[in-house]
Amino acid sequence: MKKASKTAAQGPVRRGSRAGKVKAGAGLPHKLDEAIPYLLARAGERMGAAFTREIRPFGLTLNEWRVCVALHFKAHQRLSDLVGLTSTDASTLSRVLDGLIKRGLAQRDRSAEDARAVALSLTREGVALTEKVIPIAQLYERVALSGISDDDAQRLRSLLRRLYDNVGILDR
Amino acid sequence: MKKASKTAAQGPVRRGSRAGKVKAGAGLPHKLDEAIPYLLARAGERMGAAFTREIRPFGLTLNEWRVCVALHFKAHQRLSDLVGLTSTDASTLSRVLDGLIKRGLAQRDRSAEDARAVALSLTREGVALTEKVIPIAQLYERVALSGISDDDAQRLRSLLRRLYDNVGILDR
DNA sequence: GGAATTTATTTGCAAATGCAAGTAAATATC
DNA sequence: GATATTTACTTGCATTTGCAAATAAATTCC
Repeated sequence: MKKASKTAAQGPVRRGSRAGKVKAGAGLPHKLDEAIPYLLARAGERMGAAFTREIRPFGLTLNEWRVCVALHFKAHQRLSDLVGLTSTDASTLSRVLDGLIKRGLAQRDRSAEDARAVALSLTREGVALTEKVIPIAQLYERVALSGISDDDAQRLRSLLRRLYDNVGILDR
Repeated sequence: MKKASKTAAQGPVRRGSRAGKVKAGAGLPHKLDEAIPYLLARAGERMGAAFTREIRPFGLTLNEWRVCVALHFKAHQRLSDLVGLTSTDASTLSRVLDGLIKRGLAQRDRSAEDARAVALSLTREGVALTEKVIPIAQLYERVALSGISDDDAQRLRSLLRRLYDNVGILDR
């Protein structure tokens, strides 16, 4: 159940499979700086790196922060929920939780319904820390979006969701 | 020159600064799944993870691949060029290059103009491997973009560049 | 033109990461 | 209703990563 499906990738690339607006070369053999995965990784990495520096004074790594916001947004989530939310490996998140728990910011309770699962939440201190950082994240996002209209921001959100969903087909 | 400017982050968040269609809370205190950094990281991580699996059979990691395409796109680049291109730490890229060179896929020459710098390029084998993988990357991108019109893809590119530029202000 | 600063890259080191394998509980199968 | 399979998470281990410091060459500034 690990390496799954798509080793047949090399094969002849089905061209023009979808009708209509896909033009000639289907837009693919473009330059490096036209490649969406490249642009996405680059933007994501820069945002991540910059924000990591922002939250460093609070003693949080990026993944720790991601877990904190996720649990602040909704408590009693399972580890697998966080995996789905962040697309980060379960073992990594498990250890991120170890760290947060050791510092008293989060807690791991056994799930009532499913004894295999854990119910993750922030402690009072975790909530406090998270709420201290949230305004920074908001300001940070505002800076990232400066000069982008609300309409475009909305379009961007929906395109990112779409990419996420599309790639999900390959994801495992 | 490291922790830079914006520690004044917490201050009162200017509300409704832009006129018109901005509704109530200036769009910021939104739900987690509305946050661009979150959506971006999630999409990027999933794309990265999925593509990593695609290229694993070729013995390449994601960063190795990124270096390969970048050098295939343009040879004799410096390490700092690649840093700018990928937003990845120089020390990481330096070691990625170590690996590629050890396997005979890339080479490091001293730059003619600047004795501090290196001139990085792919070897013949590096080019061959890269060209073997490119179609997979193209197919992969096509899958990621399925159902997205060419216009929207173009919009997405420009928005991602904009985010990149905006965050660049904070980047160091 | 030599000292001080900046730029380009590499290396030490500790932390973070992912894959694979292990444990344990739930569900499916016969 | 016991066995097999799947699901949820954790741990072992080797690799990757990034920050900080080191090296080395260029540039700036007296």
